[in-house]
Amino acid sequence: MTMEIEPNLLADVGRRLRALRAEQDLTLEQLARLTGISAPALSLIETGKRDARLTTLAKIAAALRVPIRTLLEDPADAASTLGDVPAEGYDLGDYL
Amino acid sequence: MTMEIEPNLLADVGRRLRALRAEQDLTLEQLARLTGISAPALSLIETGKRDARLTTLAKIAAALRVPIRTLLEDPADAASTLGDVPAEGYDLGDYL
DNA sequence: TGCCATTTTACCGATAAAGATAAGCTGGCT
DNA sequence: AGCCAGCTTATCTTTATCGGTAAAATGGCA
Repeated sequence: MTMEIEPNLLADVGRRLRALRAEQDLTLEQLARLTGISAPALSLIETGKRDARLTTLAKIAAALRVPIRTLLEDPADAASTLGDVPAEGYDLGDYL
Repeated sequence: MTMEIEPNLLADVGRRLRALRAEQDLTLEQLARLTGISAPALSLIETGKRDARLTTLAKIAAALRVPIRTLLEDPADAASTLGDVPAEGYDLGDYL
């Protein structure tokens, strides 16, 4: 099996991003001003259509006041996980 | 102080990346073959000179068999940032 | 000292991100 | 129905990533 970067990663990040923005009742325009990233660019990222750079994600995370990790993680732990990160035994086979 | 986001974000990610690669005794060439990312590109990322895209980081993390978030934050840092500290700047109050 | 693996740096071309702007949707109002 | 805030999509330009290749450091070892 070769590698096709899973098409879910960008969509997943976008979904979390949109959820976080909704939690804080921010519009794309407001987030655009906070981050310096244009609203269309934010829209593309949130809809999983753009492969953003690391510093771009960092700007967004900073504006939303969450650690960058929050955008990449999955379920509920985004805000409630203490220090789980088992550090081992990960089978992220489907993350690539 | 403008809104510069963590100027050493890229350097930090690169440092962790290099440490992880060293742990597995991989050369840049070997990691390049595993990821499909050229060795020069990997070198730039590891030395903090390149702002990699999310899927690029995902490929590297997958090849090293670690979750992407390990590249982004130290475990200690991750444990401390759970409720989010405002920390600095970024007052969105003005825009709301 | 030289040799060799590894890494860094520099150039090139193709692809894509990101800002700006504008145009098209979508849904919720009165 | 119209209006409008919010989001999406499109186009354009500038800039950067990324792979490839090749050339310079860098480091180790005999």
